[in-house]
Amino acid sequence: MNADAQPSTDSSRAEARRSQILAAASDCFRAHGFHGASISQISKSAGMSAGHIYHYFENKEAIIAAIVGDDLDQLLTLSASWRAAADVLDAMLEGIEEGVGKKLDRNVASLKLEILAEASRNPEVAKIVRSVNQRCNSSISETLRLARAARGLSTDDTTIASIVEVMTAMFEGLLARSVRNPDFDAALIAAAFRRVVRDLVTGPGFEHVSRP
Amino acid sequence: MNADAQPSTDSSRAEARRSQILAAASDCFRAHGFHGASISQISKSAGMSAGHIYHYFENKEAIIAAIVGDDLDQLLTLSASWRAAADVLDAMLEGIEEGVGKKLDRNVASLKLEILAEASRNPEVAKIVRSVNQRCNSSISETLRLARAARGLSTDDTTIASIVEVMTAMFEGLLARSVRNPDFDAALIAAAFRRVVRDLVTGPGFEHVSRP
DNA sequence: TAACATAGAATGAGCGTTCAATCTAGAATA
DNA sequence: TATTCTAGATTGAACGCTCATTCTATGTTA
Repeated sequence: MNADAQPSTDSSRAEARRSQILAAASDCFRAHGFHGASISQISKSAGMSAGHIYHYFENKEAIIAAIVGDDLDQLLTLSASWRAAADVLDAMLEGIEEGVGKKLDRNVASLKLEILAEASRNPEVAKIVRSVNQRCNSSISETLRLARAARGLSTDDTTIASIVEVMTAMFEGLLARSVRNPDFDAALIAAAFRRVVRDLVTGPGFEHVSRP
Repeated sequence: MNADAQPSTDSSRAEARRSQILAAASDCFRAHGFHGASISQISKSAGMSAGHIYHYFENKEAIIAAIVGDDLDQLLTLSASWRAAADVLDAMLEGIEEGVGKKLDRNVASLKLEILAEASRNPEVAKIVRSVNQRCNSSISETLRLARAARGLSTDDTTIASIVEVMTAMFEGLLARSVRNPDFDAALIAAAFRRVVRDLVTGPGFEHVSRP
């Protein structure tokens, strides 16, 4: 089918098969969960024999790890793009609509929830999740620091970390909302989120935490 | 072991066995997930034979349904207690510390995440989750309406629903944070949450949603 | 005795994984 | 060009095990 002069790298064909398996596994995991989906199901969905999957992945756990890593990596590109914008806050506010829609998407949410549930009991998966989260958090922190510095607001670590934590909690909470209240208008949520994010980014810091 | 004069109702002994099974199942599901935990494990943890479990539950699915219902029911008591308070907003703000701590508790979070993941693919579980969510949402809505009415603020449905959705998203997002960033200081999160909740409850409404 | 509680073995299906056997297609050789 | 060689791709059966569930037999109690 492909008449390349050179058969390209060793991995060309193998890479295709590998991502073919990952795509099929992703579908199956979404539909039945990591433990509910079987290698046999995945192999059928990928159009190959069950045994052949073991030429590309050591075991089922390795497939899970690959999918978890791939899924979380997507987050990293997002905040990096904000930082490149002329006005950081504007870029963030404009990204909210898309961010809300994505987290509320049933297919997206279902796999992300499965990853979180698995991470809460599988140390290997937890390690991946936390490592990606760290890189993601420092990227968002840097973005936020820029936005506040441009407005002459405090940028101490406690303030920045607190704001980041609240904002990420808000967005990740939408995963739960997509299950609990799937018909709620995404535009309404986005509007409310915009106000909260704006207030957080342009509001006072959290240097002096005191019990009320 | 128990020398009651009357064996009490038919369910007395049976009820004890039932909750014995549910407690054991809850532990196992927390540790291995709904599909990762086996009836054999649950029976060992409950101190009875595997077959005997089927005298109290039709099948594994029924155990899952019972646990999901029990877990979610706890939410309902919370907002009802707020409403009884002298000042609703103060009661809510005071409840934040506890609410944050609870959602960040690894054991609690792990089961709740499992429930959400299961609900996103199991229609029976989804039905339970949504029904409890509806009752919970209207309870919080009523509480919020009181708080805003007492301050002469708008209480239209769109405003109330938007605020409720954002607040619940924040709190449920903590489930994800407990996995991603488990060591973050809960007091800092609570402080930030207090400000956001106060601003939302006492701020302008969302009657006129418009794109920026 | 009658009714329920309980244990434990039995069942058949499905699991993740392994492995020997085949297929395929290009390189090497003649 | 025709033939052989070879190494990777691929299959499908088989393995040992565990699963959820059912069945039968025995205790226990009232």
